[in-house]
Amino acid sequence: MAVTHSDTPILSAWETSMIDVFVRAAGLIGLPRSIGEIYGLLFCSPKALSFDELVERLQISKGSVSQGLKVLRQLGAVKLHYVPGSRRDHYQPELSMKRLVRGFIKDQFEPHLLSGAQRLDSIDALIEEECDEATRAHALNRLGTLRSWRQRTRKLIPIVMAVLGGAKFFDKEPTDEETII
Amino acid sequence: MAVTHSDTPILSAWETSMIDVFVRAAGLIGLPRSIGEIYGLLFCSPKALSFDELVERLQISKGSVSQGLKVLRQLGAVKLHYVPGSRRDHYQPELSMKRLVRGFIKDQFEPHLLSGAQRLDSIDALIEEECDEATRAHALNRLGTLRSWRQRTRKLIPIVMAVLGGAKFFDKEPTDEETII
DNA sequence: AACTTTGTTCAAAAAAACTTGAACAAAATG
DNA sequence: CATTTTGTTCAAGTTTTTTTGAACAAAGTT
Repeated sequence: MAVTHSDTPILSAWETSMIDVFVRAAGLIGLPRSIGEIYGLLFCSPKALSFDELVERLQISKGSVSQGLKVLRQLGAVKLHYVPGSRRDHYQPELSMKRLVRGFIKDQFEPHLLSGAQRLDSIDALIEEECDEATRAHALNRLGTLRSWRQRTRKLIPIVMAVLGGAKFFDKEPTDEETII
Repeated sequence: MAVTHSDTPILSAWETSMIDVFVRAAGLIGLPRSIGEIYGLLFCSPKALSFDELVERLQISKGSVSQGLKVLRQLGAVKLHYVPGSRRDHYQPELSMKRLVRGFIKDQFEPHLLSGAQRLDSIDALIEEECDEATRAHALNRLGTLRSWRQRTRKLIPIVMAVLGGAKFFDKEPTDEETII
């Protein structure tokens, strides 16, 4: 086995282009190329793909695929799909934009917003203890701005989620049940 | 001049902590540390700061400050502030969350959404020309999902801006990518 | 004009992030 | 229980990004 696929194109042109879209999108949100590739190939595939198929078709190392899938699972961007008669894990992409966005926000943003609250309180304490009268007024003013930004961000998240889930933002009928959820 | 400030603390504790918040926030949105530091110090300061003051107080190179300010100006995150009697440029931070977010979106997101439209069309063409009947149906379905994601993202942006600003402007039904926010 | 101030540019250095692959672990198979 | 299959871990290697600082340009001063 393991004869090198010297000239068999492992990915077709449309798959390569579509994966490229996900690689760019990954970059935009600060995720490594390999993660974009993995999700992109799963997105292109009509069936769930195994670990080995990802390694083989993307031509990247097992390590990258293992770590990439780990992150994608954590984000809720891929789901394990049981395939009868196979010991291998098979993966399918999460296709709901709402769930993808929620996973990303929960994993990447909310922790910062949370720890942010404590951090701002400790800045508050520092200002109280080390600033003279004049400086303190300004510093507390800026701290207030920061708190309002944090609060507004928190309020924005559920609105974004609601808009992504709202049916009235469809501009056409879904072509099948998995297109938009 | 230029006696080294051996033990004079250049930044107070509350300033350091507040700058740290901005350094983290910068990282979150994919901007380098130095940019977080520059914006952070401007945010802390009660008055506009010059180029030299940024170099001196942050202890980073002129090159970093020059490039950092360039990016911040481009994002609309800092404003030049004229100081009578000084030849130096002085900078103040943009304090409106709405304007900060708009600058970031305009600079980092919209270009991708735009080029994305063409990219998806060319994938469409590739699918038509190289896929057999069975594959084509699936591929076009996924492409449709991608288009719907793009469209929903476009519609989301004005809503986010509206929530941040309180202003009630919404995207008119575009159906093509000429009208970007 | 020569000099100073102010800020930019860019090649090289440093740091950070990503990928690889070999060693390892866990579980199924014979 | 030895072997194979499947996937993870992590140290080392590679690539990318960021920072530095010296050279340069532009414009104000003397």
